[in-house]
Amino acid sequence: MNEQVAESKSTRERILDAAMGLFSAKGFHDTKLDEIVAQASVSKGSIYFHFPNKEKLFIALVDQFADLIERRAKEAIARETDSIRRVQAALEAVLETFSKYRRPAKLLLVQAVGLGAVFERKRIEVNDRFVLLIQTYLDEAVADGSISPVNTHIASHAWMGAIYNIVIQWVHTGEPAKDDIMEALLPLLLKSVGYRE
Amino acid sequence: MNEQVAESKSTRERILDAAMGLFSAKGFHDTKLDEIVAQASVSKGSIYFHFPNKEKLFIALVDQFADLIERRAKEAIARETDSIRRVQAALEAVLETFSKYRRPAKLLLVQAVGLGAVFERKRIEVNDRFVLLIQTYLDEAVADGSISPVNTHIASHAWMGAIYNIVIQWVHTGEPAKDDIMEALLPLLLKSVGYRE
DNA sequence: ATAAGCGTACTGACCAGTCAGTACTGCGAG
DNA sequence: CTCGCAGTACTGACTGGTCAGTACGCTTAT
Repeated sequence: MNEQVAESKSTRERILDAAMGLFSAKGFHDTKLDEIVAQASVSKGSIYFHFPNKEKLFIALVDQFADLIERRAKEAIARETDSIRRVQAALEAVLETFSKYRRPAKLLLVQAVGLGAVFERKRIEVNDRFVLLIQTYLDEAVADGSISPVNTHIASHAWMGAIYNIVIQWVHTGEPAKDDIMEALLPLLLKSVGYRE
Repeated sequence: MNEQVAESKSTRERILDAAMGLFSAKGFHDTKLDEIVAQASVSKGSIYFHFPNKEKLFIALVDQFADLIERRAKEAIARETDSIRRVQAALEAVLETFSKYRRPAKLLLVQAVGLGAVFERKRIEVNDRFVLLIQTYLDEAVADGSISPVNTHIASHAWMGAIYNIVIQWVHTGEPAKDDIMEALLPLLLKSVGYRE
């Protein structure tokens, strides 16, 4: 059994929490390891005990959140059977998760961009995971005739971009409110592939 | 009059060219000033004569390209009178310009993100300029009834995001081809606001 | 002369990563 | 039971390479 019963979080978690807060607010380069040390109340050596280097610590946070979103999307899809409703459910789940976790959203969509080749690959990998998920069910919807035949590859990339940009905007300003996003963005995306409700 | 008649480009331009090549390929932090020095065949002192620091050099490139895109979009709009055709023309112009200038596109859409507060503001400012441009003519189109009444604020942000993500994808992989983008993306965006051609 | 334009050698702050050492826990042998 | 040993988690002072920015000097044109 795992110990530290009434204790606070494990060292590893405290590091991840502090790193999430700082990375998402100030970005990778502007966050110094010593700041994470101070924020997490751990020692520098401790960070290097749990993570091989600063880069991998950052990537661990990205992966953690990307996994969460994908899980939520797949759960939502599993609850539906109709192809177009699956697409809709996946979109809702993704938006829901982004809006529920503002800091991780900023980390993934803003701070993980433009950091050089290694991070680039990771960012593209994550993006492609979501795009492929959407495209699969868009293709299904085209096949069963619920939407018009469109270039689903471009459509799914466009959708993710649309979602990203709205969420980025929201992450920065708090506007538009989550409900407005849902109400306006979902119909917009569905209409873009010729779906009439 | 400016000299160096049959000579190659001015020092300032050589610096900007080299910086564009390196920044767009490797990002801000991974590009060393000494690399720009070597690439441009100028001296470090020369760079600091023309630009106050590395940051401002980068920003100069961003501004230069953002200005170009906005100019092209406004020219395209001026050529049309019908509101929906203006929107369409602006979109085409933006896509056209991105696809014509691949390196600047990567600089603006990838490398200028996640660099901390100063760059963040610049990136948002540029994004908002385009969004506002689109929104103005979307509002016009709604007003004269050529498209259905939608949340044009969210629509224009979504559009820019869609364009960004497709262009980013293209910048990295070269796919999809420019023509495919035009053919698939433009109708998709127009359909999203309820426009029937 | 004098200043704009450019070159070169240098500086020093910064910070990711290291490493020798501490504290504590569990375990098998005598 | 207890002593030696080993493994795990953690500490924090220190280092060394890196690189943006600077000092200063030499040209050439006016």
